[in-house]
Order: sequence, then structure tokens, then C-alpha cells
Amino acid sequence: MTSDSEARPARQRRVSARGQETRELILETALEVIGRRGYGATSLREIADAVGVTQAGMLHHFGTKEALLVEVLRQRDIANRRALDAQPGDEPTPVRVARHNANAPALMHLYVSLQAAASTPGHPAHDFFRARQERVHDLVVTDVRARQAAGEVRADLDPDRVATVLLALSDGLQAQLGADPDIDIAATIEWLWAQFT
Amino acid sequence: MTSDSEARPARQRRVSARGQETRELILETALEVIGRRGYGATSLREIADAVGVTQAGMLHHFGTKEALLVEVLRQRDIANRRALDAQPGDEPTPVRVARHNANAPALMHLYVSLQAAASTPGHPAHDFFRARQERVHDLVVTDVRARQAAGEVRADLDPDRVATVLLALSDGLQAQLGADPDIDIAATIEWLWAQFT
DNA sequence: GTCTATAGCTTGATAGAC
DNA sequence: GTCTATCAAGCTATAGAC
Repeated sequence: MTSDSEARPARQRRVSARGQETRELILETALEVIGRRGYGATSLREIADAVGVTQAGMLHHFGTKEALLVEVLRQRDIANRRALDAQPGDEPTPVRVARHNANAPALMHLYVSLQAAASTPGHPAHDFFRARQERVHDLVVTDVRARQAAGEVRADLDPDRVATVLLALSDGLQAQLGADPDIDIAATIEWLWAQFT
Repeated sequence: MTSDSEARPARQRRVSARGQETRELILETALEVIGRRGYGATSLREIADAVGVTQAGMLHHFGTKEALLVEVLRQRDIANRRALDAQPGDEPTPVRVARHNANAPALMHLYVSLQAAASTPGHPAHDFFRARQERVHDLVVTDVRARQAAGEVRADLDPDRVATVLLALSDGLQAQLGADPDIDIAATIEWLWAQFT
């Protein structure tokens, strides 16, 4: 169940520049199609058509459908991290991430849908979400601790609980976005954060 | 897309006692199968086999697959409401609901999965989730207001924001349950509630 | 109200040429 | 690395007998 890229050592995948471009195009297009048709109604064939390759051609790059979709999320996580690292700010991590993804409803829809599907332990994406949840949680805990030390967050609050609540709130708002597109995710997380200061 | 039961007037569906029993058995069994196999891998045929009827027999009662699954959630909402009304308590509504559903992971999995699938406006369950979200939100707002009047909740907090945060937290925790079954949903919501008192 | 039978489609994945 | 061709399997929903 472990993906290739995780088992592989630090060295880069050996691919041509052309192949890399194709991979990126596929990932972008997959997100676009999912946004348009919905996660459940999106087939490999439909993505392939939008890209301009065949379904078999796509599977050459990603092996399975789930691997492709997980890769969309993985790449977006990496991109998010780079964007946030490059431009450090005062706002807590979950708020900044929410702001960064505010105009990517398709990404949030994919995230929520795949997370739900990966609920079953045997699912190909189960390990990805388990690891991600743990990693992001630790990240936020560290952030909260630092701000407690700086006197920015109340010292009597359990950092673990604060992180859990912030991240679950973030996930829940993304889930509710389908029923009410007007929800302001970043503003809501920011409001809760303010209760902790 | 509007379901029969919504368009129909208040009068009861005219079904035999035997038919009613079958309906209930189907709804219970559907939840059991979904818990065992996962939402995405559950077909009408598999539920039918577990019930001991044919797939066509089930569709006679519910029309479509989505209508069946929505009905599972709808009946559970009704059951929840009755249970909470019958035994009124001091704890806020979301905490009591969480406690009541704590031992029903299959229900939470179905809820999260169907909510994600119903994200697309055209989806058969879209209206159900939109209406439900609004209804539950109003319910919690009323609860919060009453407790503010009773001096139990800080009066400076916007009841709307409090309700939004509590409900999104609830949804998010249910979504994360797949990746970490050890999460204590009720305790986490209770902790956040305590920050508002 | 439950059944059998099947229509009618779509799907993910593979084999193998080029 | 991309293609064509195809497979085997699965699905929901419907028609119509009983």
C-alpha cells in the first residue's frame, strides 16, 4: 500500500522533461475535471479526454486511479508548504492555508471526498491520510506552543486540543462548503483562533 | 430531484405493517453493510443479499440508491431527535448528539461520504444536506442564545459564529475518524464548548 | 410486494504494437 | 511514452410475470 515515491530514496524519479510536463498537466486537469463533474462522477477516461491523452497513457504515469488522485493532494500540500514558507506571516498556519485554498473549491472537494473514501483501512489512500493528519497536527501543535511562549496564546490551553480543534474545524468547513458555498472558511478559523488569544 | 416523502403531505405513507418492517430492515442492513465494506464499495446488490431480498425488491421501496441512503440518514436524524427530546439534559446539543452517535461509526462514515458526494448541486442528496445544515444550524443558534440568556455562555459571543464552529467541528471530527479511530468526538466538542462558557 | 431476467452502460486495468 | 483494442466485471434501473 506504500506508494512508490515514499519507498524510493531521496533521489529524483528519472523522467524526461517532457514526461514531467505531462504528469503535471494530468494533475492539473484532473482537478479541473473533478471540480466540474464532481469526485464521484469523474472517471479516468474523462480526465484523459480533457488532457488529450488516452486513459492507458495516464495509467502509465500513475499506475492506478487512486494513486493519481492522491498525487494531486500531495503536490498541492507541497506547493502550499512552499508558498507559506516563502512568505512567513503572523497568522496561524490553518488560517493561512485556508486563505491560500479559498479559491480552490475543487481541491477542497477532492480532499473531502477522498478522505471519506480512504476511511476504510484497506483503501489505497488510507495511509496517506493517516500520515498527513499526524504530520499536520504536529505542525500546528508546534505553532501553538511557540505562540504560547511568545504570550500570544493563552498558556493554560492544551496545545494538542487547540490543534485538534483547529484542524477538525478546517475539515468540517470544507465539508460544509458543498451545501453552502458562501461559508468564509478563513474568517471562521480566524474567529476561533481569536478566542484562544 | 425532490424526494417523494418531501412532496407528499403530512399523511402517512400507506404501507402494510409487513412492508414497513421490510423498509426498516433494509435501512438497518444498509448501514451494517456500509460499515463493513465502506460507502464507495457498497452496491445495492450487496445490501439486498444481506437483507435477503433482491435488488429490484429494494428499489421498489426506495426508488433509487441515493434515496435509500438519504433515508438512512433521515431516519437517524429523527431517532436522534426523539432520543434527545425524551431525555433533556444540561449539555449542549452537539455534545449530546456526538455522545449518542459515538458507537455508530458506520453512520458517521455514511454521513461524511454522502455529504461529500452531495456537494455537486445536481446530486440527488444535495437539497437534503442543504436543508439539514440550515435546520441544525438554527437549532444550535437557539440553544446558544438560551444559554447566553441564562448566563451560561459568554454574552459577547456571536451565537451564529458559535453554532457554525461547533457544527463544523463536529463534521470535521467525523471526517477525521477514518484516519484515527481513537478520536473522542464528544470530549473534543465539550472542551471547545467550555471555552465559550 | 417480490421475483427473474436483462437491458444498457461505464468502469479500471491490461496486452502488446510502435 | 503513447497508442489501439479489448477484457472482464461491475453497476443501476426497468419490464413484466406471479
